Amino acid sequence: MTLACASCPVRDRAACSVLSDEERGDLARAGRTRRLTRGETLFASGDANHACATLLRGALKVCSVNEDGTERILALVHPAGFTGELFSPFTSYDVVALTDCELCVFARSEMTQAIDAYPHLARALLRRSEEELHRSRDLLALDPRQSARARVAGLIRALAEAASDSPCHPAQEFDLPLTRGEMASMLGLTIETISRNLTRLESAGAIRRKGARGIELVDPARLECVD
Amino acid sequence: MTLACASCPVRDRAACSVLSDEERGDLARAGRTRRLTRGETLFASGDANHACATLLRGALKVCSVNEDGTERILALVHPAGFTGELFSPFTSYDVVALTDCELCVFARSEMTQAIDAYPHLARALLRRSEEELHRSRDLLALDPRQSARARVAGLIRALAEAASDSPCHPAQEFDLPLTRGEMASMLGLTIETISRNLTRLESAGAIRRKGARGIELVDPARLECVD
DNA sequence: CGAGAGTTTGATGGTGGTCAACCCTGGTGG
DNA sequence: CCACCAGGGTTGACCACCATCAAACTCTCG
Repeated sequence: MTLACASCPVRDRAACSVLSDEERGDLARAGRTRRLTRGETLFASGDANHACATLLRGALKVCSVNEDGTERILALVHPAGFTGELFSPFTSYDVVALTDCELCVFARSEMTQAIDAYPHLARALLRRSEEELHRSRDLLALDPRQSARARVAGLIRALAEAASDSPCHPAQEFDLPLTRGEMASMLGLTIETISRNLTRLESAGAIRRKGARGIELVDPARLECVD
Repeated sequence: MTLACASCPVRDRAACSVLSDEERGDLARAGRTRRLTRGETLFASGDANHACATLLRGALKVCSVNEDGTERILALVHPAGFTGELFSPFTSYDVVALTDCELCVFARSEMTQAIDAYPHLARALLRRSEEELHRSRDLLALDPRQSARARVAGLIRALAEAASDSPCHPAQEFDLPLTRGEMASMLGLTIETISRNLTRLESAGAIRRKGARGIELVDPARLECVD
């Protein structure tokens, strides 16, 4: 299916928003939309790297699988986010749909050509890459020496911000895009520890749980300064 | 001091190596070399962000300081590496010299202009940024659920590779650029745990210590598969 | 209604943090 | 020349925290 930029939900936030309408049209002819259902794999680690994509709706996880078979989530991709490696010949990570997703997929060669043709696109991607690096480092800064409680609180905050439409204020009530196991995999903890600490945060009055996925921020300040 | 690209030790590995001689000359007129001694700060978190730099000699650490005052090292910069954020108005991290260093410093505005003027420079920086992201994710993948021993071993391997001139083979004997405290801060462990695990790796026959800083890889295979 | 996945809660043990003592090296000054 | 000191490193004893194992509970979907 060809792209319909006119009706694109992220047309003014995605990397391609820096392009003029004609330029965007050229790029659009090279891309295809694709839908994924929860659990489907977009890129598999080790495969030849032909493609990259902008996410329109849904959420993706970027993860690596250790020798011992345990998965570690390295990053999440939210709508308007870009995923894919432009330079390495093989993909390094698995990229999997956390929810049903809709994306714009481009062949890598087309994207690299577009970069050369449109310098502002290169600049936009560089900016995104820098932001991505930033997020990845923030995740690193969620130090294992901190208590598990503090790290779970930090993740809740990050997810609340990602769930919100406005970039600076967190959503006050939202659904976790991740299972307990996936949260555990992001923080390097176990499912049980995640679960216990969510109940502790709830009984401390910081959050309220609505079923397994729903979260309401009751006292965001208490999320900031735990232990 | 103005740049002397002709005698630059990283002239064919740094980001600017993609430029022609004339282009490089233009950029060089905008840059200055700078020397740092061990412990000196290049960028301080929170400062206005005016500059970026390519490292010629030495090693830098990129780190954030938690509320509680503990420092977490997020990345290392080795010769030919690039450091600095091109897009955010304030610097997010501290960048500090681990050893005496020599760098090429550019004003951020000059670098962003150069990016627009030379698309292949943008591309080179994008590539670097992607690699940086990769390294940062590799550090994330050094999962806290892994044993401390495995993580120390992983760090030794990474440092051995960084210490080597050839990109793929690790140096067989090298000096750690980091103190025990700094290693602890990279892995989210304590000084004592680092120390204990180095002695364990030594008595297991994987490495040999030469003074506090020297490391010889005796049996690299044993570094790969610990626990 | 039953099956299965995901989640919560409990009991127990190991790993690594904490605190403390000691060692080693290099530098300074009497 | 030696005494002293400071910073970094090593080693030991103890204990909290989180992983592990296990069991019950709650959904959703067939």
